[in-house]
Amino acid sequence: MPPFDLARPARATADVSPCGACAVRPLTVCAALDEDEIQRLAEITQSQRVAAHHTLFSEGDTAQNMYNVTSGSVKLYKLLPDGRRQITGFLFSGDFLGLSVDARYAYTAETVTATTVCRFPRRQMDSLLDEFPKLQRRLFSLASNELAAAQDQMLLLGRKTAREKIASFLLSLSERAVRRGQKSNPIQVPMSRSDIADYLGLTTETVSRTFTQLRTHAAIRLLEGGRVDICDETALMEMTESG
Amino acid sequence: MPPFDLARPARATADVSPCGACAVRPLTVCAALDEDEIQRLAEITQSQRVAAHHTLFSEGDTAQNMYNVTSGSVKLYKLLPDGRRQITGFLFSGDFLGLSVDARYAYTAETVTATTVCRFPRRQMDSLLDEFPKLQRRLFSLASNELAAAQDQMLLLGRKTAREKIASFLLSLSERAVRRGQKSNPIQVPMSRSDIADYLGLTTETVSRTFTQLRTHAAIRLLEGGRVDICDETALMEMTESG
DNA sequence: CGGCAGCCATGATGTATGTCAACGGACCCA
DNA sequence: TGGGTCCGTTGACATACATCATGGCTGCCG
Repeated sequence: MPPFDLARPARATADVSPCGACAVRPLTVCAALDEDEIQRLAEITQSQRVAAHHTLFSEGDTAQNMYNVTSGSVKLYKLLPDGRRQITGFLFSGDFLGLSVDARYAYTAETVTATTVCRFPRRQMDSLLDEFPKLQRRLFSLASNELAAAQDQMLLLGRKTAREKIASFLLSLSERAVRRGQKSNPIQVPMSRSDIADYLGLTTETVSRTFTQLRTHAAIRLLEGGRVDICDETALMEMTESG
Repeated sequence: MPPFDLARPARATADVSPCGACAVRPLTVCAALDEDEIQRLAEITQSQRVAAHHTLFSEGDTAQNMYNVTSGSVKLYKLLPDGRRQITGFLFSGDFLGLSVDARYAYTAETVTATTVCRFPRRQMDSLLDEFPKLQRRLFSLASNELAAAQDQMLLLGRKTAREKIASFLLSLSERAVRRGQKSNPIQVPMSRSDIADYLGLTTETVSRTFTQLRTHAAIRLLEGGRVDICDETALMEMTESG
């Protein structure tokens, strides 16, 4: 897999910092900061464009950067020695990644589609955290939210059936699209069946079969371009909650 | 389930605050603070004794307190409407709980054995966080660690076999005992088969069978008092990593 | 003391999901 | 144009684990 390209500086912004024009700012870690502080953050920020299916960093790498996704999508995963894979999360614009323990990443981050990220060097980020308690607080709050999401995912992985898993997955994609200000109904599902399987603890075949099953029951429609139309949200929600 | 008892104030400590004599301090959130700050924290802290199988708080409750376990053991879990349960973690002395999102607990916390906790009222804790950035930072670091543990658990739930799950579970209990300064070898396993099952995404029967299987293969011995002797740690570690 | 309840273990059987295999379509590129 | 690869789908079959059922053990309590 070839190394990703560094972005050239943004061209057509009238703002002193590219952050001024950032569409996803209210969603991200940056929402915590006022203009002066944003400026300081912008100084250590580098925007970066990454093609689909490229690795941002790997499990075990020394954690030199934190990232904010500004467009596109990213998956995070862990591997077992024999190659079995668990995807621990999908990230979209506005999402933050790069928290680490013992200065090493605990997972691999790989783009699903073409993606742009803001990159924050860890060392400089750390001093900003000392300087701006608001930023520290914001990061803490993001981590708490991620933790809650991880607990939901444990419930899903440990106790839900394949149908419930797929239904939960689709509804969660829909919810997150809304939070990003997109419409909820035909949702973009940019990841492959295999990625979905590794996220939900299933196989591609089971994912595929469950999709057709939902389609047969008229709960969803599979559109072109990897989009999914949720025809019967109520039915999906009922599937989420029990047998 | 009867309400738990409030503890009476600690009796036999010469220190101004009970925290001065706290055996688990270096393990906990308190390790971040110097003596003056500890004193401030001690002022808002209440020690509490809770019998086995009592609920500290329930999923959905407004999050009024944070806790530190000083002895005993606690389980955290989430429920599906039909009663299926996923235990998201076991806590032992030194562990912290009570992070929340939207001011509500995302899980239920219930004692496994008789337990003592330090209780911090959330409101007062929040102002201490503002006052002591070190504390804030410490809490952030704890949350990051928990997040990493949650990701490990997702890998376990989504991709490991029953044997690998049990092996990972036992080794992780052993590691944590060491971190608490206890010996690693005969480990205390205070939770029931049913709790273990709900933690690993299995049934009690499968947990039971897998234990006897490991016993038959001379990897472990089941001792009385809920203790488990790890006879062949290497074998367990190999089971953890692959088939 | 006797009976009840909870926990653990284990056997018999069922099933949701995994595995293996084949096929069609999209895309790429020589 | 043709062959290769990747992806998604579907079918036939296998299996790890769940489900159902039983019995032993312990502790509790009337």
